[in-house]
Amino acid sequence: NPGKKKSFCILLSQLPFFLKNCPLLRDDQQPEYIYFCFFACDALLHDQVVPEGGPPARVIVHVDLDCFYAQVEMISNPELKGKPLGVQQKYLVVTCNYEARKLGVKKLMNVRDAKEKCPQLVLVNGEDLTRYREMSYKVTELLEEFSPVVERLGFDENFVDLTEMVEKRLQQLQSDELSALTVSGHVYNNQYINLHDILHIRLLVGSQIATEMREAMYNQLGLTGCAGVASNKLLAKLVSGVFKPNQQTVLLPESSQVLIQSLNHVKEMPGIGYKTAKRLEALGISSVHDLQTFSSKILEKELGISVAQRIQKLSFGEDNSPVTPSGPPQSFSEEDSFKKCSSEVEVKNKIEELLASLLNRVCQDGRKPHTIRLIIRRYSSENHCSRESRQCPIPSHIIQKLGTGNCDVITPMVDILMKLFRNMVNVKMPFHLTLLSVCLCNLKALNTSKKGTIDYYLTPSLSTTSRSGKRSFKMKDSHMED
DNA sequence: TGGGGTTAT
DNA sequence: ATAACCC
Repeated sequence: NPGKKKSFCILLSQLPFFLKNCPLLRDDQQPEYIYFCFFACDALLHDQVVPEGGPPARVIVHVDLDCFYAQVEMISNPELKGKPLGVQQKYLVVTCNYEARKLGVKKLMNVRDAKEKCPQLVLVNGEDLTRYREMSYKVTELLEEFSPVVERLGFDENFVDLTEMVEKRLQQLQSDELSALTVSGHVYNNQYINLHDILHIRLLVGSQIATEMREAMYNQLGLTGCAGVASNKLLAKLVSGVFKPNQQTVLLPESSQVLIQSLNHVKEMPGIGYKTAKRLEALGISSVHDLQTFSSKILEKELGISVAQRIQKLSFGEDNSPVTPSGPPQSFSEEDSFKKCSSEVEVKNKIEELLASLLNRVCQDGRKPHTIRLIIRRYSSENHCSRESRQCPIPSHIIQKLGTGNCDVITPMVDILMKLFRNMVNVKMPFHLTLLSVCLCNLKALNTSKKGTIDYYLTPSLSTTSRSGKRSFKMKDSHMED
């Protein structure tokens, strides 16, 4: 490949090192190595295997709870354990336990189809996410005790960067303990472990921490889940699903090409969604190998340089995106979907309900939202998923009342939402909505946003009586930093 | 397809 | 404000 001449030189110079450390090359094995080396070439050309220089290899764990909503329901009501259980939202079974899966129930299955497949199926309503959300944050907090760098993905998945923790454990290890180091859980591809390879050693320690995490989740919260340990988020996530309920798998670097080649379609790659998969299909790209070998220049022209470079790296199993600590949520929202909503009175009633729940949540959080948004979905045969929204700042006199009596703020906030609504929908014309959602975002800690600015000293309500009163109240039960 | 979330443009 | 992504 003329364009890659320089990279190829690097490959050749590093090949002896690579082969010497290759666990598959034992004396009693010889003929199949050419096949293995082709995988190695791909990886080296794309700078994945960098023994010297560059950032240190990371150890990442992806933790994925088994059928999370169903588990929470079985904890709430232990009589449900052992029975086929589905969690219902509107007319969908959004998830179900493994008893139900054995009997043919799938995620996001129509309730009618599910009942037909499995007449004994027990259904519980899961439209109120409160208990799921609370349990979800308990899991994240538990993982944060191991290492503070925890990134949430949805309610039931977390990434943790274990690199530092692994380094600390290795420093405290005695040399005789090192030779007795073992993996915890499965090794992907049943790969041979080389205890002379520092990357293997670090991932093994990662697998032991993953087991401790899963044990803590079970002992303290009663939850089971899977874990995947690898050198980046993409690979950790892909490998966590290999052995499925309540098991874990570690990926050693030499098997990363096998793992990504095991995907049947680019759509299965996290980061390549519905739209990008469609555009790739139009270019004739359907397999991971298609994407690996497709012209970078053409891909950049078709998808833009940012998306093109990112997904082509993903196709080689490369993902340098950091584990970004999620911290507290950036937004609170509540939504409701329905067959039809076509009058202003109905809209107002739905909005009041959504807002009441939101104000309770925001009150518990302690921070204050400075922006409010209304989202709608209009009825239409095509483009069912498209939504429209309008947002505006929340007036400061409302923000100040937020923590206390929600009754005072609900009326003015509904008024604001109705103005946003009439800005989107011409109420003099017939309309047909299928979803309403209210979102509170732009969250700030207490009302100190202007502290230290000119505005702070020029706003009487902030710099004098109101502020000190608010402070003393807030100090009692808030979790805010000082 | 539900009821949520995030970041990038 | 929308569009993409994730669960």
